Amino acid sequence: MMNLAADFPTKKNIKEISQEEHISSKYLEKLMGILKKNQLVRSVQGQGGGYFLAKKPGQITAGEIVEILDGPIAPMKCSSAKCKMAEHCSASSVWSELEKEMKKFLYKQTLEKLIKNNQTKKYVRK
Amino acid sequence: MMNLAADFPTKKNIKEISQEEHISSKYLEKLMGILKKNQLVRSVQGQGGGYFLAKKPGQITAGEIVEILDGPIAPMKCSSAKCKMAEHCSASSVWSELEKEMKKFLYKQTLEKLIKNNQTKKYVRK
DNA sequence: TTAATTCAGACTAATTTAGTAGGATTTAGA
DNA sequence: TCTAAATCCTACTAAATTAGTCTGAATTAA
Repeated sequence: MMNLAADFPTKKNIKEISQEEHISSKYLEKLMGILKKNQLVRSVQGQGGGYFLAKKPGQITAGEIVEILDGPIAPMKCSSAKCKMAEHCSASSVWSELEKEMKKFLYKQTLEKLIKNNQTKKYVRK
Repeated sequence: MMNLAADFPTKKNIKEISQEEHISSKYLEKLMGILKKNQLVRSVQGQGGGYFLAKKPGQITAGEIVEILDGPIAPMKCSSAKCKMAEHCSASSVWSELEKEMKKFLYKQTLEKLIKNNQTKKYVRK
């Protein structure tokens, strides 16, 4: 029988990630489950198993991750949902404009870029 | 005795504003109290009293109002506060950059601009 | 068969938020 | 001086959200 777990060398298991990221492993399990359901990561079950990215880091953005884990990117609940007050709400245009800005920014931030930034950070500090 | 209430012709009382803005007068009272404490509005007490802006509409920004009524402008709690995780958190730079963008945008939106936009909105619709 | 792992979903506890309640204080005008 | 109309003050409540736990089932390599 083939060894599924050995086929994806970049995979990491919950234990490893939870230690690196200082998150409780139980909570991380939950989050990874959500990411998997939304096809941002894939996984191998069983002994030697773990998780790995489902796409290249350059093709995964902060925007996607946020919307999957936190729900809609929006400064206010009313900014994206069609708010029934919008007609006589003087603020609604501010919120919807701000929402656009936030999305624009977050969908520009790829994991690849983030990794690079973080490497620079470490380099500068040392 | 002079009539304080008559000195500020642009003032409006809670009842009027709450009807225009479709907010309960009790809740609005609370909000106006906060705005007053933070010197965005001033008020005249007693019969015939009400609220009025403490500065010109061009000098009041959405950013100020939001920070006064909602607290710090931030996409995450950790973005402005010095998060102890920041050192090994790969996301922290994303949040702090996004926070900057949000502030930049909101502090550009003056009430004067908002009023103009809203007039245009009405004009276009009719 | 066993140990290491993901998977699933119900549950909990803390915090935040929107909004209310009740009454005290201030002031214009009759 | 009295009354009504207004702001002011502050404690309370209820609902929603969020971060995180608990328990145990299913899967797989060795």
